[in-house]
Amino acid sequence: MNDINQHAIKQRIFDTAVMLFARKSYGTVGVREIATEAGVSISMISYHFGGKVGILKAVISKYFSLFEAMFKQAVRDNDSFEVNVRRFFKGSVDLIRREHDLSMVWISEMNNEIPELTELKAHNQRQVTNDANRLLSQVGLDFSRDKEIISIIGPALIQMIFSHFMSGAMLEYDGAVEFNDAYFERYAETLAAMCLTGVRGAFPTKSSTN
Amino acid sequence: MNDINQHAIKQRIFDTAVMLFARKSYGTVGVREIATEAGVSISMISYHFGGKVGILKAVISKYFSLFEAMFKQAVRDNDSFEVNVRRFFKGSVDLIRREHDLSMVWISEMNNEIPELTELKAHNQRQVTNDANRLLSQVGLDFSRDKEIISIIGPALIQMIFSHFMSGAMLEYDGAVEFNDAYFERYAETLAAMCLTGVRGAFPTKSSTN
DNA sequence: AGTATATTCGAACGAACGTTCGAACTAAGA
DNA sequence: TCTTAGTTCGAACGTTCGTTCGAATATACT
Repeated sequence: MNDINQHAIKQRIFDTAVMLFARKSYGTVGVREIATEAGVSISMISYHFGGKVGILKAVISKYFSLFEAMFKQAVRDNDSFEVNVRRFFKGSVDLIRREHDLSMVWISEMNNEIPELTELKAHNQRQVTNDANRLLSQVGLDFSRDKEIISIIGPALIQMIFSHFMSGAMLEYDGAVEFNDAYFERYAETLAAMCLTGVRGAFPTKSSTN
Repeated sequence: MNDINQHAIKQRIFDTAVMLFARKSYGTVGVREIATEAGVSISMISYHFGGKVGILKAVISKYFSLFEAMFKQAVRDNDSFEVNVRRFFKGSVDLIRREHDLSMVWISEMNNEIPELTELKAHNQRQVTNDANRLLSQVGLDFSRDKEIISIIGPALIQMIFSHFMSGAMLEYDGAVEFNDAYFERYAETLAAMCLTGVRGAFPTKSSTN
């Protein structure tokens, strides 16, 4: 039972912290709030994570590894660019939905200056750049030659995917649209279409819908 | 001289806070750090802004009014969708460059739960939604009928524009690309093209460049 | 000159911060 | 059974947090 418990405590701290960080940001959440919410003692945070910032390190690392796994699964050299783009958008959206708080913390804290995290983030970012390069090479873009255009398109893709989740508050104030599985199917497809053929390709024209 | 000074102090607090918030996030910056950096007493923050959160309110309000002004100037009913989209991207990029720290704080803190800011943010977000609606109505989208698709495309446009500035750390680790006026010209144009015709339209094909 | 109003500062407030430490407790091995 | 290593807790550490307050200064009006 101790094995279960010791993992349970560390996990409970992690989960609670991720939830609070996502909602209120890393800087405005204190260790007492995390510990109380998780139902453990404050000292457990330093014990299991070496300190508050250790939780954030774990968050960044975990999201990054999940993203890498998703990307490897979604983008395959044998498939066409169109297929890969659609699968990448779909896989990314699924990942964000599945690990919503984790994803939010990652995207939110990625650009904050926290000394203890700079090396970790630099490594992750280089890897993501390589991923983007692999995908974009399918449309004839080469990283060494077209570094500029890739450095524009790559981040744009990432931010597009996160757009719904970054603007959550804006979209939820009226309940006219329900955010269910079907919505996110369309969400991923719409963004992929917008990426592939532009905004006009992202929705059926009025006359062709009948 | 008192008029100049009293405005100077309030302005200096504002500018310094915006810089620090942009770099390290609102939650991790303390009033003492702001006051010291601005060369004024800590009590001046409560005096001029009613408290630390008052600075953030001022930031949100100011960025919002600048965005509104830019949008009204960029998107004109008499011009085509293509022209408006290009001018919107260009205007947005210019605004972010001109008020970089302000923009970063806005986009970063927009989704954090800070009770004192909820009303203000809700109001701003509704307005931005209306703006997006005005632009997208030019391609036959109607807010009341196509609420779902607009709620997808609108935020996606915003996030695309911010993408470079949100991924700053990722892009700056090698100095191969210089971020000067010419770069941001291409940046705005590339994103606009990607929005209008898809990622393939965002760069000249290899054969047609000669 | 004298009074009122508005700024600014430094000191101090109580509260909250992240971390550390000793004691209590558990489980496993000698 | 005794020892050892690993967990957990609550108390306390010293620091920093955002705010308040009285005194000092400057400005404007009488």
